[in-house]
Amino acid sequence: MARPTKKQQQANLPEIIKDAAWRQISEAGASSLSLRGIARELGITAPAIYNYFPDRDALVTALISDAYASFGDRQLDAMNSVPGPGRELDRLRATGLAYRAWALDHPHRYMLIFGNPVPGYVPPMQELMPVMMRSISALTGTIGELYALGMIDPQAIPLPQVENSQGFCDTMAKGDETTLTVLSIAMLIWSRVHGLVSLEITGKLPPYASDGAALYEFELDSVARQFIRLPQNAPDTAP
Amino acid sequence: MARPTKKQQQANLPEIIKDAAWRQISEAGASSLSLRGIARELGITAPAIYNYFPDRDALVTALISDAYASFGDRQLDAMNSVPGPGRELDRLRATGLAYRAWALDHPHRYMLIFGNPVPGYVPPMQELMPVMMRSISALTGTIGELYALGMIDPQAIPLPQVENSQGFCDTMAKGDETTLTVLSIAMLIWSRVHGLVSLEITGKLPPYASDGAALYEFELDSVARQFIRLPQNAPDTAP
DNA sequence: TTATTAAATTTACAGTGTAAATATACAACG
DNA sequence: CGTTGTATATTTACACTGTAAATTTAATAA
Repeated sequence: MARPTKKQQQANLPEIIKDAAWRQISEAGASSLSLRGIARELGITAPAIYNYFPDRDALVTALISDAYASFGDRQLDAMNSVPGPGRELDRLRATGLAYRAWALDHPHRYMLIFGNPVPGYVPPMQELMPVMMRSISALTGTIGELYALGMIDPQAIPLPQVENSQGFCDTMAKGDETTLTVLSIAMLIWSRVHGLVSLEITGKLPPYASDGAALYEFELDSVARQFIRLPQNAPDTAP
Repeated sequence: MARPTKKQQQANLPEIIKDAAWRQISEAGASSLSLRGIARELGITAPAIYNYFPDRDALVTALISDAYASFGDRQLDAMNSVPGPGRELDRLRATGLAYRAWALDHPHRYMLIFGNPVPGYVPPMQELMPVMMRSISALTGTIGELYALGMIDPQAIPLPQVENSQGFCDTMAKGDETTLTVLSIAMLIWSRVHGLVSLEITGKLPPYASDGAALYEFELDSVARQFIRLPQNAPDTAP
């Protein structure tokens, strides 16, 4: 008997498949994701999934895309939770706190995006670029605001070489030095929160096990101290 | 025919197996490491490997242990390359530069240690603890020297809760606040270099592709600026 | 020489992703 | 209504993985 009767033919099967995949990832880790396991859970045979995803990598890419969307939502929510002018610093801190909060809420999604957890899978950057750019737009946007207000400490920040950016910032930073500076600072900040959060999530920061929050907030303060200066209304009057 | 004649019975077969594993990892990535693949390369059947490693995880653990040793060697070499008193800051920077240099030389070993690349494998911390502690001893040692010289900026650094340290610092930091501070700073510094290096190695810092060095040295300077102060010989004379 | 041990073999099993051929339910058209 | 077409599943099959068990042989010790 091929193709059973439409007993309860769930309309949006791709979503159901992804849900099962997430459940499986949450329980057994992202690396032991199995098409057959998903099929088993859904009472379906494995090759049936191939009608919705050409291969396992396509499913993983769809999961990553969704994870980026979820991550980006939280980042933008955090940014929008501190609206209005004059509160740019609080806005930056809110996105910083939201970064760790989302990672702790969804450690497997975090590792799926920013880690290397799926064997032999290389993410198709070109396909993921839009949702990836959106997810960091909260950070780059807020940094951009601070820069426009003259609140970025004018250090000699190394700028990226645009010719090397493999389609990464073709749209957002073509030669514009301001944008490049903003992007550079965002990268430096990102690498710092990523360093701490990824170590915490993978349990490689043992002594702090239950109090990574204190260390993380210390790091956020340190980030602000490094890059931010208070706006100087009359910079020329200084000696 | 079982067990072929001792034609060229390489004495140290475990080492040869590990070499083949490294070669395979370098070519196809750590996630696609295969006992059968190793056996094929060595002209041997797969179960033969079980005489030297009880299972695949044991082989991975051995690889990780060796990687830690190699990493620790480079860290200690860097530390020892700037000997003598009065050069503690240069010593710190040397270990920092050696960190990235080793990671770029052995990206797969780096990801094997500090990443999550092998499906379903969880490292046996207890077994790896000694070689792991040794590998970070260059950093903690130098930080300790700077601390003893009063060159550590006395910030309110969050301390780890020893009761949470799952055997991590049982020997090195039992309640001693000085040691805990040093360990804390080492963790913060580690998370920063790890953040930058892991992003660079996994190609997630696209715009800087060929010039991660500049960004990294900027970060090292920033680290030093945050934690280090020049020694004050007469601190009480200040107003 | 004989017995023992160590190291490799063959065989087998359960699991994986995926390609190919096949069968059926459903929708549209004559 | 009957026929056809297509989407969606199934079954079957293949190559691959790690690993357990039994077996066979080379090297060593008694």
